[in-house]
Amino acid sequence: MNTCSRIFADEAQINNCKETLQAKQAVFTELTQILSLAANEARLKILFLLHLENELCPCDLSDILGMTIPAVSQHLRKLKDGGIIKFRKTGQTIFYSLKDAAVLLPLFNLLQKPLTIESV
Amino acid sequence: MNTCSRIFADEAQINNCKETLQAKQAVFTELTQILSLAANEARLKILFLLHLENELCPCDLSDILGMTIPAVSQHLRKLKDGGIIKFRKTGQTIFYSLKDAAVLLPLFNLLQKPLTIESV
DNA sequence: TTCTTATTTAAATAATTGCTTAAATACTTA
DNA sequence: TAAGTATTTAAGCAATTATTTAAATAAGAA
Repeated sequence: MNTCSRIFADEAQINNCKETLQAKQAVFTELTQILSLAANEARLKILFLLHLENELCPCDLSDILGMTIPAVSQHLRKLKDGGIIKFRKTGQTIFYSLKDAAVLLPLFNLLQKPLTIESV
Repeated sequence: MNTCSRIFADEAQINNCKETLQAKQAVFTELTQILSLAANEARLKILFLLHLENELCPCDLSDILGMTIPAVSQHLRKLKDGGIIKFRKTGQTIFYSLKDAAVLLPLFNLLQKPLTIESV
């Protein structure tokens, strides 16, 4: 695979890096999956709104976000499949809420500061 | 846009949410952009490696990650265009390093714990 | 100058994503 | 039961993404 044969290449450093990645492979996979969910503006807004409001239904979210109900519903499904939101059903209304937001809290903190992100 | 006309809809809550989103629109845009960069396993690994090793060249990264040099190079360009890494040139070798990692630090913290992500 | 090395750039392509519209569920009420 | 409401599901499509291969830069060494 590697075509690089620099004299200066630090074999020990490279092997060390490889081992570190290998040891953390599972975390990388999982973290990437969660970041992929958060790395969409609509979904990031949904997650932040659930954080602020505790629970919301697809209908409200559609209204707030200005997007169609099916579009919202499909984002919610992704978040649900990813295991970071849960729901409760009451009548025909379904209320969604955050399930495991630990990884997201630092992001919410950024969003809750009255500053722009550059100043963090 | 909205087709929902629930009797229970809390107009005040919905308007409040809309205003919050509007006020933070710029932060959402920027945060989504950074998250999109981190939400790729190869790029997340690159960022974490730069965090650990201070600086690395495309050649080393290709070796460590087990992917072709052009593939690495294009990930590096995205990160550079996104403003979160910088580089210095020495001879024909280009060393990349983190530029503004503030937003990423909580993610690195997760990766540096010896635990799995669930236990956080 | 020519050859090699490190890297980037570009074109092509396969895979994934997010939205739209339309249809299907499922619950509620008349 | 029939009609209406909240939501999901599914198919289609345009846009984006990540990779591959090949070619182009750019610097150093022969």
